[in-house]
Amino acid sequence: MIKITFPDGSVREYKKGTTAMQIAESISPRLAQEVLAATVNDKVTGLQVPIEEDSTFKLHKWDDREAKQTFWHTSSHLMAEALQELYPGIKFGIGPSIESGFYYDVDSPEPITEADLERIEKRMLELARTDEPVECRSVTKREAMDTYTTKGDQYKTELIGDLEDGTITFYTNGAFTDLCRGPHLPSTGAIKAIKLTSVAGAYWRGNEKNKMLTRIYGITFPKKSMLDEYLVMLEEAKKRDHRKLGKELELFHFSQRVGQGLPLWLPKGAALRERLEGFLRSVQKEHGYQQVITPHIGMKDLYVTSGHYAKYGKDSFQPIHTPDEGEEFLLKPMNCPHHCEIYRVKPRSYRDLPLRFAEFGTVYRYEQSGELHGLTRVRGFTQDDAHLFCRPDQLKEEFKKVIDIVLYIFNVLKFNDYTAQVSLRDKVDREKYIGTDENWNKAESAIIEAAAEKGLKTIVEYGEAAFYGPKLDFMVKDALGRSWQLGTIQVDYNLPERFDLTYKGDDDQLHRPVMIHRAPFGSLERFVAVLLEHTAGKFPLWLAPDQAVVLPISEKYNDYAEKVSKFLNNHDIRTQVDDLNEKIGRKIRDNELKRIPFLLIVGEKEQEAGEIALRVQGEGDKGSMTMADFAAYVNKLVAEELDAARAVN
RNA sequence: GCUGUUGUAGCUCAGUGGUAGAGCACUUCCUUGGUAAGGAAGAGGUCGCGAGUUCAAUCCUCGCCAACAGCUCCA
Repeated sequence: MIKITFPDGSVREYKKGTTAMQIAESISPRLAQEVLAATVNDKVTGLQVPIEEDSTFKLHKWDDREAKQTFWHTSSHLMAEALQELYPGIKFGIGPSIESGFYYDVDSPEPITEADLERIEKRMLELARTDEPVECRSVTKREAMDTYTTKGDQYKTELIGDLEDGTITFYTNGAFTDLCRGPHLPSTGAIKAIKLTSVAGAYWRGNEKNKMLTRIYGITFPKKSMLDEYLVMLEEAKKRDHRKLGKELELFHFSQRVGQGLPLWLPKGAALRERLEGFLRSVQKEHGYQQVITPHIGMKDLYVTSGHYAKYGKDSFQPIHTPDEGEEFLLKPMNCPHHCEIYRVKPRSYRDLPLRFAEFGTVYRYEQSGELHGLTRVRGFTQDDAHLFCRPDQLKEEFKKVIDIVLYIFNVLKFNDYTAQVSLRDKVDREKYIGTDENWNKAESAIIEAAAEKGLKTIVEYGEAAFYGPKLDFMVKDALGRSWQLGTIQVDYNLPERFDLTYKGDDDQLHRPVMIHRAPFGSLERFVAVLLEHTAGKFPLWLAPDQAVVLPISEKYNDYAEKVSKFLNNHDIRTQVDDLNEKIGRKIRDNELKRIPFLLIVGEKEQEAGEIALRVQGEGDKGSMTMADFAAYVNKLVAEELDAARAVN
């Protein structure tokens, strides 16, 4: 007998070899119908797998991540079964579940396009209706290898080559058997709604030197209605796409004539961006930063010294030559080398440190054309950059202060769902990095400790460090769930050495400062993009390019509207007049769609009383008040928005 | 950069082997209207760019450019 411990602490006994499904049924046959996966001793498992030892045990229904992952993983096998039937000779790479759905990478003898997805879906549904059991079988490495070598399947044999004998399992649904760790649903019948979403290329094993396989993405649900809901949700998310909103709200534009990935900021976008810059500038001033300004180009040698040229030279805009070809300059791809030169302007004392040089520095990087994406990935962008030069004993404190700034800014802008990622070296591929192990270890532990002392919940990613040092990155998701790095804080022992930066210590000796690179927004471009998607264009009041618009009932009141607008602008409220020759209903509609926070309607009544009739975006009519009262009200709201965030921090 | 899809008016899109259409936006006129689209008229396009096939190409073929999805990359 084996003892099974449930989450509520209760313990029951079962025969050895009892499956998770049987346990679910023993608790309640009705419950068992909804259960999709189980966690046994902290490992997610299929319901059909026998349990051989005492275990802690938890069942998962649809809402659990574990259940969805199992469901989608089985769905990918179901798709493979259909593909195997429809495309004889097809070979399979890997087919995992992902955050929303699943994919399978295949090498098909004939091309598979979006047009084929419907018939694959159809076949999947037919197969699912037969409710085939999914069976698990342990095999030896030899047996596994033989199965695929006879088929001439280079992909699966390569995968098996990396596995340990004794840990290998095959899963079978219908005519399809796959090398797979599981877990899976007990049978395919639970899959009731299927949508194959897209086809794309993907390199085998994620290496661009390998063959490109066809990746088919899909998502499935236990109910048709859930699929419909999902598709509606996707449509809604697309409406929040910053590229769409940027166009609708006239914030930015890309011109083919200017060039790929080179955004033009339109007046409203520029206004928004300037407010963000002004806000950060004032926060940084409070924290002892000094603004500096550096040019957009620098001698190639500058980047050879920094090490950036060796690493990224070939992926940069190519050098600009002087007319006599005597000298080469690069468009500035980062600001750090310039700031290092500012440090070198004069001898520094330990008393001067930390020094904090900040700049809204525009940089240019020749990103791969396929990588460009709205404002989130561009070829010319402005970093809210700063470089801090400190003594080694100041490093941790300085780092923690930067974390404070980042968190404060995220708070003000209500980015609560960020992930803090500690980006460390790749443990294996040391070639990618410069500098000594000793310095790397110091830098990495400084970040880990500072984050821990700040109580930040972090995830650790290896191989995500910059080539000169580890990072603490703040990742935020866009409307469609794609993750973007916004804020970043990096520790660097390398550039100070490469630029031979020194300070005189209290021992009268020269010492090496440590450098912190940091950018709370990351770049203004990407930050505005993510902000747009988070707010759906309804910016916080203090940030909105236009805060209020005055709508005269008819042209007779245009003069009064101008007067109101002037009054409010004099009271720091960004106000326009909509004097279009249209009915009031029309003007309300236009300006609601522009996401203007306050609509101020003025007609005969208001003109006589010196008032405005207030309408709040998305909330409708709020009645009348005097101009002065409205101005006071708005100014109070703006102040509260900023104070509230400060208080939370 | 790679694989695939797309490219028609400022925007959103329809359409055809015989050189183009809608709605919105724009201009003018009428209207002066009280809380999410008032009416009429007008103007606007080398159908992404370049070649090829054809009597004839916006439509078919090829190349390039750009956008989109994914992969790879991201100082």
